[in-house]
Amino acid sequence: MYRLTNSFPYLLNRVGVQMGELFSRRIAGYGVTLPMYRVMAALWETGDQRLGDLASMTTIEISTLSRLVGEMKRRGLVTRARLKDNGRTVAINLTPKGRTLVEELIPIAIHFEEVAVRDFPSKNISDLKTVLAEIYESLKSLEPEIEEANKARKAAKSKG
Amino acid sequence: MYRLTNSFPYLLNRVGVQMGELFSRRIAGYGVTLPMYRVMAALWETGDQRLGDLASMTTIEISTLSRLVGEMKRRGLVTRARLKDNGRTVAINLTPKGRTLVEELIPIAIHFEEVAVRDFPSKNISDLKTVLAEIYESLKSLEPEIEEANKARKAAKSKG
DNA sequence: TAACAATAATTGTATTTGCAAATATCGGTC
DNA sequence: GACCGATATTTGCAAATACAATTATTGTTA
Repeated sequence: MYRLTNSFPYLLNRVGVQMGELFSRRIAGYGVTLPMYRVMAALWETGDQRLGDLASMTTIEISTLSRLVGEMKRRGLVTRARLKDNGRTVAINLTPKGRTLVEELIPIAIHFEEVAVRDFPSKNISDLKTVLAEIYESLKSLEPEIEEANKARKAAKSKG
Repeated sequence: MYRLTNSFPYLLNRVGVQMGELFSRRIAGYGVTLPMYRVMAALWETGDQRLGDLASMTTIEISTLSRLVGEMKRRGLVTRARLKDNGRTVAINLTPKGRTLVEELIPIAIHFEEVAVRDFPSKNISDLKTVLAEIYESLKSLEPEIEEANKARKAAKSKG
């Protein structure tokens, strides 16, 4: 018998939402939101990113990210500039202020992660991470059937 | 060296967002959103819920859920009625229409889950689910230190 | 039983989000 | 080198979301 509360997406989402919510509250005093932290941490790991790359790295929708980066620029946390050799794209980077801030926040993130997983052997956790990364990859195989199913449904509907 | 892209919350969130996005697209043709599906699946598993319980079961913020349930009632998917013996609380249930619909959607959800995890031995997956459930529990221990940290920060600030 | 605190849900309002359309630039081709 | 499709980002706009304040009911106690 199917139970939502034993399904993988449910268990996943619940932990994700809760961790996000707790971390948000923890860093609120620094004047940054969770999406801002994600952007800064992504840039700290791999700077000089284009908007699209940053979007796929953070799984933030691109128009949302465009506005978010605008706000972060306004606050002096990041820079954004059109490239000279390719005017379509922008280069996004941390400012010194942004770097200082994210380097304050990363230890907090590390602590959160440690607390969350401290009851499990580190082997299990690294396995878990591997599984999560591979599941993400295997989701790609669902894409084509989504379009097909929608097409089939549409056709059936117009037929009656 | 810390890397966002190897952190547990990142890997988790990325899979969660992506699964949600794909499933949303898959069920869009049925005229329901992902949050609506979650509510219906939760009610299918455990009907006759109060709003607050439904909120914690689905990890949807309560005011958001209040409006969502209103919309679902309007669409004839759920019922919502004040209790006779306790007028503060409401009882939320699936209508026959809602039940029929969610029973169409659940097989799709099951299929998605199967595809996502089919490269892994089922033992690993059930371990993974256990770990996710336990991590969720252990997050509770972070609550008190969040308040403390914020209080400490505030105090330090007002002092100079 | 009147007064007040606690609980449950809803609503006001401002912010965030995402789709679709618009804008800007590049790369190729005739 | 003008034109056209492809790529990258931004913006218009409507819907979704969350926090705070409000409403409604219940439980407690003096």
